[in-house]
Amino acid sequence: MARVKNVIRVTVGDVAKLAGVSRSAVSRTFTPGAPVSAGTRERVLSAAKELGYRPNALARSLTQSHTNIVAIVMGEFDNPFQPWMFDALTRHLHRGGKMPMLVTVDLAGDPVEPIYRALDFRVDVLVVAAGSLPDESVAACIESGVPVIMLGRSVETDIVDVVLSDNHMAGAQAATILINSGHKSLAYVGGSEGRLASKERGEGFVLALDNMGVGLTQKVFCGSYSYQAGYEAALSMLALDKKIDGIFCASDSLAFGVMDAVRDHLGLKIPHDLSVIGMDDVPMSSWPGYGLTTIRQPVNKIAEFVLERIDYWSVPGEKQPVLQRIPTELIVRNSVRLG
Amino acid sequence: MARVKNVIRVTVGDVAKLAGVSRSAVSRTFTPGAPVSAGTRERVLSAAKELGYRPNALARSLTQSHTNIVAIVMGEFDNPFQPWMFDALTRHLHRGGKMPMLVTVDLAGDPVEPIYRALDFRVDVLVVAAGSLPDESVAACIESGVPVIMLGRSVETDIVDVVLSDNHMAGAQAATILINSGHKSLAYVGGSEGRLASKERGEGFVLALDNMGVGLTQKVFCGSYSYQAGYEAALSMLALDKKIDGIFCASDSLAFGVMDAVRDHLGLKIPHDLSVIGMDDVPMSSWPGYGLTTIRQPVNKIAEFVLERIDYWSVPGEKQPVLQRIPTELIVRNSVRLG
DNA sequence: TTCCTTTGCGCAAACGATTGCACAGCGTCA
DNA sequence: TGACGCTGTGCAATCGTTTGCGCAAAGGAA
Repeated sequence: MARVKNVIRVTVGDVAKLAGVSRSAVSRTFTPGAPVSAGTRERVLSAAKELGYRPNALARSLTQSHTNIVAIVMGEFDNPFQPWMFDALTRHLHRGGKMPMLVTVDLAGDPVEPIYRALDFRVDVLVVAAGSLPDESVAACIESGVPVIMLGRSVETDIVDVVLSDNHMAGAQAATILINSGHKSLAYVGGSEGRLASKERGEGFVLALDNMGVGLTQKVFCGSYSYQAGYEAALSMLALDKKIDGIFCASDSLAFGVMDAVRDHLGLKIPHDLSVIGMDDVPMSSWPGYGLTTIRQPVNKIAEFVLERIDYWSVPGEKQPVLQRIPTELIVRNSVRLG
Repeated sequence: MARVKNVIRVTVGDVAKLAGVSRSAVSRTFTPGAPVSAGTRERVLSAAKELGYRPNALARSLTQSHTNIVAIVMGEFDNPFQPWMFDALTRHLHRGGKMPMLVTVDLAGDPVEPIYRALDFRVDVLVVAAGSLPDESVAACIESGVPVIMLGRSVETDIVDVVLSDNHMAGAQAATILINSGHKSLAYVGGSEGRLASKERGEGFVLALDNMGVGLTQKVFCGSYSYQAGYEAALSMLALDKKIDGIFCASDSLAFGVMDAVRDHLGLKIPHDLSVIGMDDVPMSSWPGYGLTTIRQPVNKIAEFVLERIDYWSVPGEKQPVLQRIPTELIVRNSVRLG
């Protein structure tokens, strides 16, 4: 059965005619705070309801200085943390009355074109999951002239907001629990050496160990946060040095890789022979198969803060970017031998 | 240092002035197929480049009958398959010149309001991840008057496109490999009984078994596709009947739950004592810790087809919705005992 | 009654594009 | 030379809103 959808779009004009008022009056009833008498407001509202009228957001955006569209710029979903963060973000945006428009940068494709295409829609803000993005894409965002909120990567300029987890704190939390539970020989598995998050987590870890008078036995950066990378890192580290009894990983997926390598390939018991700590607290960490003790990145707090900053940038005036660190939280499960 | 971003928006008018032509000429140079002489085109392009002009997509959408915005309507990310599918979808949309606008329906919040908010932007199409959505949300989409492409759930009306994996085929593929490799007592772990996908996968499985003269030992619907559900289902099934030697699960996450329950809690070996087959082929399936043999839902094929349908609906005329099944593919790993 | 202040409403001009229509220029053909 | 067709171009209307401004009506104060 062929069937054609045929929606006649109802406009301010239609509502105005039915309510017997001017288009301005209609517009004003839908603008909070605008002066309308109770009488007209009521007639307008009932006319609008009868016709099923809703203001055209495109037309509205044309006259106003904002669109309520927020672009989310991301790279590949190569880490389970990303969809997790992403989900929290979109939910908060909705709550704040914003519409998220998604820009996925394809590593194989043009790193800037999709960003320009989003800017064509006059998005209010660019929220940039900077960690997973090529430098060119990040640069394009910064130069766009639109407020930028950067997630998880610090950046050389001082004109954009940066929000990231308190990575030093995270490293310290991992060090503390490992030392307090009597571990002797510790290692760190980072992601990409060039990336701030991996670097800071390692620094925080080492610094805290130092303060407790312990040295770091081994450190490895594997270039990505992937499971595979963790798997391989664990094998090569333990081949080099068998007495390592605690490993802090810069992401949960690295940690999963480490755990599987150590259990399946080397036949060690976790946490009896070796303790593993991850970072992120993705849902999978709580699966009994892993039961990963980890440092949680508080995605909801981060998303909340992003929303605050969006509101901040949305009012005109002299503006001041911030760099905000969100405290992390130790989540204790079963991958660390206690006491 | 306070710093204000101050972007003067450049418009057709500015470009026209600089190039010494009318606004129409500028517009036409940016409209493929419109009549412009080589000379003016060149002058316009160079003026545009000098000013950094790009057409305002909002203004353009106002006059045209389409916006190039595609809404993606989703529920919770409660299944790792969803971000996976979602990622493929957005990439294909970008390739097709569409911008994805994300609508996440919060189970705790209003099931329709976010959808209306997206419609306010006059999105061209609603792509609906129907499986994870409340019925009211789905209904609102269907009644919106905008073309709808429904993913993974069939629906009572015949005015929307439906695209789903060939679930019967998937069930048959699972049955075939299990029987051919000599399994005797088989069980099926479904998600939500009311949901088409779970139902069909089970039917396909049972039907294929029937054809091979084998009966189904047990069947369970756990109400969701989650890891937890799989974990519990496995325990209760095996408590009831210890000789089950093959389980087909309606999703990979169910399968992970089953595997962990069976290995960690019951101490069985996979695939030696019990074979497990999943469905989806999420990236995690290939992790050595699981090595799950599974039925792949071809997300790229699905996304490709969605894009085709979007293009189909975008040209005006008498339209015919379709129901399309995408063939699935058996991915052999190590969770099924062969031969 | 007169004057002044509110309050609410409508007119018309934006916002930044696209596009139907008319027309100028120019070459071609009879 | 005149008629005809083709190309390109510009004018002006249009898309669906918002909003500054002027003004009428109403109400209060003197």
